[in-house]
Amino acid sequence: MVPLNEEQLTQIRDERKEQIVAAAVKVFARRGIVGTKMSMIAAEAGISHGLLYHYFKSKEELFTTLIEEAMAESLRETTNVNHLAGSPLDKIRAFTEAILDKENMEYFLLVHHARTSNDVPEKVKEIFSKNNMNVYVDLLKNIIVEGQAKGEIVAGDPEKLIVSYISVLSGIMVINANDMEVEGYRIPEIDLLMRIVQKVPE
Amino acid sequence: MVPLNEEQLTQIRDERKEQIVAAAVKVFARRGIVGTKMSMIAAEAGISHGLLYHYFKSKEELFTTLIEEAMAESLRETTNVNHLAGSPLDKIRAFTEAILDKENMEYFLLVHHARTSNDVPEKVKEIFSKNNMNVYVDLLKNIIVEGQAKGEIVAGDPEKLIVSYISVLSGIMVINANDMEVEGYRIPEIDLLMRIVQKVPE
Amino acid sequence: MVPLNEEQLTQIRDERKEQIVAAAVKVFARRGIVGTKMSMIAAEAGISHGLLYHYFKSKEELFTTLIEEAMAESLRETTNVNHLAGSPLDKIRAFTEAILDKENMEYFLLVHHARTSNDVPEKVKEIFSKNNMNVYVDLLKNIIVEGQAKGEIVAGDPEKLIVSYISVLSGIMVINANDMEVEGYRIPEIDLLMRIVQKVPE
Amino acid sequence: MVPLNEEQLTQIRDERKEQIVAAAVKVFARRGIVGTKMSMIAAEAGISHGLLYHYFKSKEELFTTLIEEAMAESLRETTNVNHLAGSPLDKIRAFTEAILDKENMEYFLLVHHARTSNDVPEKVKEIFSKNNMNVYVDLLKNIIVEGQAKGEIVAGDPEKLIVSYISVLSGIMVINANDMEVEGYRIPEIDLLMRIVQKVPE
DNA sequence: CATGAATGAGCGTTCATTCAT
DNA sequence: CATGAATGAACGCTCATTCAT
Repeated sequence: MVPLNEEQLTQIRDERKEQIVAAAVKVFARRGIVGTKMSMIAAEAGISHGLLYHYFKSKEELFTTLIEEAMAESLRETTNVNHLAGSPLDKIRAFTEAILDKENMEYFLLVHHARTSNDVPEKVKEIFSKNNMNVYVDLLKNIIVEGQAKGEIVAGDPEKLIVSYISVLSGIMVINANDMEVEGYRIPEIDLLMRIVQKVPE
Repeated sequence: MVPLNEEQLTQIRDERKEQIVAAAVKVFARRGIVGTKMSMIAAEAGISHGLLYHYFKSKEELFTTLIEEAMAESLRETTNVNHLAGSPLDKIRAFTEAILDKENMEYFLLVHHARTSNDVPEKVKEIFSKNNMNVYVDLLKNIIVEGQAKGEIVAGDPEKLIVSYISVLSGIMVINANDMEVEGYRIPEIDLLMRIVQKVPE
Repeated sequence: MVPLNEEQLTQIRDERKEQIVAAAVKVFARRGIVGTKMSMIAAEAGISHGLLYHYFKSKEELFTTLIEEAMAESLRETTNVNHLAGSPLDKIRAFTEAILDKENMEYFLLVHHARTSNDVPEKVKEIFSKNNMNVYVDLLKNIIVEGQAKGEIVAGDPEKLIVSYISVLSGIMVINANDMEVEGYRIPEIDLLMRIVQKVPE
Repeated sequence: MVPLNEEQLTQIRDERKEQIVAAAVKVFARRGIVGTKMSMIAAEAGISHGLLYHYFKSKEELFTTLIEEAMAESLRETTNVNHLAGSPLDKIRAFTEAILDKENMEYFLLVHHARTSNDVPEKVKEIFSKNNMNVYVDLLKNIIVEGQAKGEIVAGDPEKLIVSYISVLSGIMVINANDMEVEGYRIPEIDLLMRIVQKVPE
């Protein structure tokens, strides 16, 4: 006979919001911004479409939230690489493994759609124009330079090398990110990719 | 006002159709299936949207036509590689160069959308389920095997190697295929990519 | 935490109900039936929107209640005029003053919306079809007739005169009942309006 | 076998647009901005709702167009009064007659809704903030002043008098503007209203 | 062959109403 | 009695498709 207390409400809200976000990531990743209908997200989350609007005031806001979270998470992960133990090459390998984790696919597709689509919310465009690849380059440059000094990593402009490598990894993720049973592309083995940066001892 | 004869009409039809196809490729590549409006294609082709329906029965049919043409063209190009002169490594390099040609980006995006989207026409799904990567693998396997025999190309399962390499190249193309104004990914230099397959002389 | 007794509960109910009615009048008057959202009333009353439904079964019922109260009140006021002291013209003046009171604006707007809107509850339509202007006419006719006999009020069909005068006053109220910040209409001075009914001594 | 020529198209477009505007005025006047559904306008105009959007890009734009036309028309009519022949009092009477014309009711309701509703398009708010009553006052002031000089019109601040009179007339129109068969308000006879401004010879 | 007016299915979003707590 | 999470009908608007000219 008494309304739910603040704590319970907060818990319900957090759960629902998480539930929606998870559903939205899944659907947006697979179908893109335009291809995703709010009803699909609602269905995926197992709620009514009306309820979506209690938690996110629009499709735009929902997508923007997702991107913000994704960007933050990716930054966090990249930052982690620097704190790993081991040689520069070990770090690159760890970074590669972390990126190529299948768990990350939805994230990559999300960002790919956000970068690619013309129907992206204005706010997301801003995020990308401010928060470009440079952040990652800066985070990883030291590793490359150090690796080059040690003779573990091929010579050449470190920034070019990083961007190229990230491009390869991102491409791999995006290209493989669908569960089509159809025989298609494949995620290359890490050793194979590492050859791009790894210096071969003469 | 003499009525056009059969031949002239056919010519007009063919020209128009080509015009529409070119416009459609451009728009579909950039905006995906759902993101592309028939009116955009009409505008890009410089014709009325009504006219589109004289040449293509529906958006689905138009997209399907595009994919069929693209698949055929890609097969044609891949076949060409085998007829090139030079060492296996030279052929791989030529193949790489041919693929990374910016001219091909629209094609890669098109195929990416076709593979990725859930809103793809049934017929396109069939095309992909029949016409999978194996064709390319078969076309390029000989080159790899020969290269391995010559010690130019790294050891290992040739098919895995091919699929991985094509995945890398395709990923690169898809990931780079948008507005280059924004600082972002980059197409790696060919030498850098070739390291994936190239055997380093000991 | 002793449970409230019957009497206290009734009191709470009555207070709440009054609180809601006051809020509803305010919002409905300013925004009309369709323009008023239940959430606005709840916010204005400082309660949750869920609670509204403990006191009023629906938006329709709430609005209907408001109209019923307003009609009763207006009848009460009009009746009062007859009991005033003074000449017929004094009574008309008092009536005019009472009506043009700014306090009454919400009432007039409410009735205006109820009369005007097509989305009005069926029950309200009934109220208007039964309880029409005749009641007021009957209440005021004597005053007019008496005034005409005394030469204070212009000659002519008393009923026509009353309805016309009430129309003018009502129109004035409705037209002036919004944001006065904007330079716009104005409530005329009473003397000016009285000229409509007042006979000028020759 | 040939597309319609420019002239025919223009004619169709003009007819349709007129048809829509007429329907929209009717519905908006009767039901207000929020109460009017685009489907109602479409039904009233006898077209599909989709077609509305070929001619007006939104409900807002449609409403704004209506208001702009109404304001222009009202200004035109008011201006006309000054060019009439006759005494100042004749002019006022002509003005009164013109306003009280039943044809104008929809216009008055439209403006009333535009002035009253909180959901009015921003552009309409601007129109009202710029184009306030002063225009009309200025147009009619001379008539009043002249009439006062001639002893035809009561003494007093001419502007107050005009605004009051316009308020009365507008109120009358708004209050009477529904075809409810229910006995209700009535449009007063003109002589009765004219007494507000008319000076009685002593 | 070519045009654009016209239609209607479908999507994003709002809001009255219900109900578990 | 009181709260706010949850639902779904309904509305504004878009766009693929049709068809008269």
